Amino acid sequence: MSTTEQAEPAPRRRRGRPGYDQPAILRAAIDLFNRRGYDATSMGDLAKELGLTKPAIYHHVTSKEQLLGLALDDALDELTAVVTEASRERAGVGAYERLREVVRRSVEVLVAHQPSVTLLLRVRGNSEVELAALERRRWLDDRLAALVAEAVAEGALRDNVPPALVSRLLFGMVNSLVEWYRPDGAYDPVMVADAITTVAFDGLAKHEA
Amino acid sequence: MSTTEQAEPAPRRRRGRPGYDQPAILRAAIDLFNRRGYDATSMGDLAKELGLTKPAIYHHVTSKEQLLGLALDDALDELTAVVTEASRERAGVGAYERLREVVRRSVEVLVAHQPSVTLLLRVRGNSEVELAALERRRWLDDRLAALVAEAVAEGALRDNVPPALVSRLLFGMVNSLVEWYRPDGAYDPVMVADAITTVAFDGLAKHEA
DNA sequence: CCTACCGATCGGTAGG
DNA sequence: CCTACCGATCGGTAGG
Repeated sequence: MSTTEQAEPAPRRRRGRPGYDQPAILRAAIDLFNRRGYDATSMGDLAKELGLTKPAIYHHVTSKEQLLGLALDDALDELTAVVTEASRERAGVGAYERLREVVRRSVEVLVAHQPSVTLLLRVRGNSEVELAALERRRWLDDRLAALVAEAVAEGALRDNVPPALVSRLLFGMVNSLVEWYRPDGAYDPVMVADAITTVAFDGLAKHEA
Repeated sequence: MSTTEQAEPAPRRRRGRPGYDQPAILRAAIDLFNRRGYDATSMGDLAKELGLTKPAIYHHVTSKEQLLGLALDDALDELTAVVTEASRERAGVGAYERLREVVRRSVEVLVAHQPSVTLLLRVRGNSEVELAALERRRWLDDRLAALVAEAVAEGALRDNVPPALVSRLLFGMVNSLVEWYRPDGAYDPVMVADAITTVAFDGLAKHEA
C-alpha cells in the first residue's frame, strides 16, 4: 500500500483484464499439452484455463503450433547447451568424465524443464514444427552416441556391448525421469542424478561385500 | 490366368472387398496410432489405410476407443503374465534371480508386442479406457517395486539407492526400448536383453582390468 | 492510433 | 459394405 513505486497517479495503466504475456500463456499451454496431450488440447481448453476468451489468446500467439514450437525449442536449447559443452574436448578431461557430466547435467535440465522436455520426448513428427524438433533431437542422440564411443575407445567403459546400444539404454534411463519425477516428491534432483550415475556406471548388483 | 484354383465357379464367395476381420483392423489401427498418435488419427485415416470406407470399419468395431482398449489390453495381459510369474515365490529362487528374469522376459514382451506396449506407455488418462489401463499399469509398477525391495532386503542389490527409485530407473531403461528398437535393425531381442541386464546389474564402467 | 481484450461466427472436419 | 448425413467442436479470425 505504501508508495514504493513512482508517485504517478497510477490510473489508465492497462485497459483490460489481468494481462497475460506470452511466457505465461506458454507455461499454461505446456502444462495442458502434457496433461492431455497436444492434439487432445483445444485452444478453447487453454482459454478456459487462463480465464480468457479464445481470441484473446491469439493476441499473444499466432497459432497453437507456435506454442508447441516454443516449448520444443526451450527443451532443445537447454539440452543442446549441455551436450555441446560435454562434447567439447578439454585437456585433462576424458570422455568418461564428460559422459558422467552430461548425464548429471541432463538430469538437472530434465528436472528444471520437465514440462517442455516431456513434450519433446513425445513428438511424433506430425508437422513441420515436430519434424524440425526430431531433427535436432537426432543431432543430440548422435553426439551422445559419439561420446559413449569415445569413452569405450578410451577404455573406461565396457566394450562387450555396442556403444550405440549403451547410449540408447543410458539416456533411455535418464529420459524416463520425465515419466515419474515429481518436484514435490521424495527425491531431489541431486539425489536422482546420483542414483542414475551410480546405477548406470556401477550397476545395481552388490559387487563387493 | 490358368486355373490353378479350384474348379468351382468362384462366384458369390464374399460380397464386398477383401474382407478384413477385427484383428487385422486392430493391427492397422495400432500402427497408425503409433505413427501419428491416437488423437491425431481419424477413423477416416484408418479407413483409407485399409482401403475401406469409414462406415465399413464400424462393422467390425464399435468405436475408436474400443480399438485403443483392445491394444492396451493386449500389452497389459502380456506384461501382467510376466510380472505375476516373477512375483511368485519359489523354493530356491531368490528375488534377485526373479528380478533378472522379469527384466529379460519384459524385453521379450516389448519386442514381440512393441506397438501395443508403445501405446500403453503413452497413455495419459484422457478417458475411462485410459484410466483403467493406468490403473493396471500402476499395479505392475507396484509389483516390480516390491520385487526390487525384496532383492535389496535379500542383500543382492545395493542399498544406498531407494528401492522405489531403483525400480523406476531399471524399468525406465527397459521401457525406453519401445522408442528405438526396430525389429529389422542391428539388434536381436536376446542381445538387447543381455545388454540391459549387463548394464543394469553390473554397470557400464569397467570394474576389473 | 495503441494495448488488451470481447461476443460472435467463419470454413472444415471430427467420430459416429 | 456404401451413400449420405447428424450434432459438436475444431483452430482461427471478423468487426468493434
